[in-house]
Amino acid sequence: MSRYAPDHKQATRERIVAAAGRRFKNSGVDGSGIAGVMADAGLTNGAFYAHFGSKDDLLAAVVSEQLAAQRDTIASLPDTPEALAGFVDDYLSRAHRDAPADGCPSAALLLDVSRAAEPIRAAYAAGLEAIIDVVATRLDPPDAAAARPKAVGLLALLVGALQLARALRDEANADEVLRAGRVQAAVLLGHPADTPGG
Amino acid sequence: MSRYAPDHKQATRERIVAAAGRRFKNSGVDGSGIAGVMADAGLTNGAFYAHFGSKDDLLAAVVSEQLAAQRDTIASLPDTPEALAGFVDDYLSRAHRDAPADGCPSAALLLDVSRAAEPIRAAYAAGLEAIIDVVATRLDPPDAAAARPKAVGLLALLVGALQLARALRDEANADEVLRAGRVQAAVLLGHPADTPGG
DNA sequence: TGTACATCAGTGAACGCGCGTTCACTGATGTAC
DNA sequence: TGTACATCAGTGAACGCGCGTTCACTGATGTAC
Repeated sequence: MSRYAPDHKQATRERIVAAAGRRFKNSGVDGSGIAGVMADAGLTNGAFYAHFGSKDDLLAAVVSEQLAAQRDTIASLPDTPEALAGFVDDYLSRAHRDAPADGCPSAALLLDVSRAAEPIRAAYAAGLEAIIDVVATRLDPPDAAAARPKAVGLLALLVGALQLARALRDEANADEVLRAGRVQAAVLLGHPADTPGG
Repeated sequence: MSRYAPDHKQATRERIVAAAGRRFKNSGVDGSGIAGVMADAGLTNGAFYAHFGSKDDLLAAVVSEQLAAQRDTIASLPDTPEALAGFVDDYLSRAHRDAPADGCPSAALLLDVSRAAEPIRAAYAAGLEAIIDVVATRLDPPDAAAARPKAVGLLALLVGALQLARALRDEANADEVLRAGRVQAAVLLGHPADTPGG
């Protein structure tokens, strides 16, 4: 027996992964140092290697965990077309645009993942596959045959539009991109475009 | 008079920008060193600061130049719906997926730009605006009113699909993403989806 | 015509800095006997 | 009950390395007079 609660180490690891997720999505993987992540988790840099073998290991954990959480979020939506449309509106909202640290891991980490080592890419591929599945099953039943390509197309549109909106510093331009993305997504989902202002 | 041709320095600068564009798109801005870029341009690291004030200045030049070149490429297409569809097929091709160094700057640099200093973001915003314009004017005339949002939605879809395809190491998955992107783009352009294999 | 100097693109070593990683140590708690 | 030892999460200084940037210098060419 140790002086620590049985789940103490696991809980610390979770704090590190959560802190890293925020930093990586905000500043990029190369722009985030181990020491900063550990400070956010309330620890010092040296403790890192009691939890992870390397920064790459941490990135793999971040990718797996964040994509799984996103999958669970989508899976917990009511199984209606309206719920999926609501998800799209939240995704392409100003709030999401302005808070990458708390947002979609694909939108914030996709290029870092592309350039990363194989285990990280494998973790991403597995996580994305699960998200494609859960989105595809939520599309209109009549579209069952085309559900998968539709889900992939929708995700590509969402990720691209959010990244473009984030790259444009001018609020009017960024809003235009979010709005255009919502309109196209609505077309893709087979709904008449109803486009709220923000 | 100097011993150099009048355009010598300008030509050297262009070589540096071209080399940086390839490195930045391949390895990311943080993953590319000045010394490597200069070596690609046939020079040593010290000469860099005779051409640019900082790495950020170089990035701004890369962004401006690459987006302008992309705009010119699109502008030089015949003004027909078929030509735009052909551009989409080239964009979402295996060749483009597998050669980021020679490809779309938005797909490869968007997240670096988002996190970069204001002058770089401004250069990107101006370059993207020009591309949106030239794409919008090439959409079907009947859609004139909705041309701009359509152009923005198309670009978001292209960028997102290409990035996703690049992040998936499995060839079958990556191909699926490219195919889904082409189908959705065809729907967006108002053409029946004709989907070649690759 | 000859000599001293100006120009200027480029060289290559050096700088300080931040990073990922290592490691000897700490301190609180438990176990052996 | 008391003493020596084991465990283990965490500390914080140190390491080597690569980076962006600086700078004294080179060498080929032109100009001054």
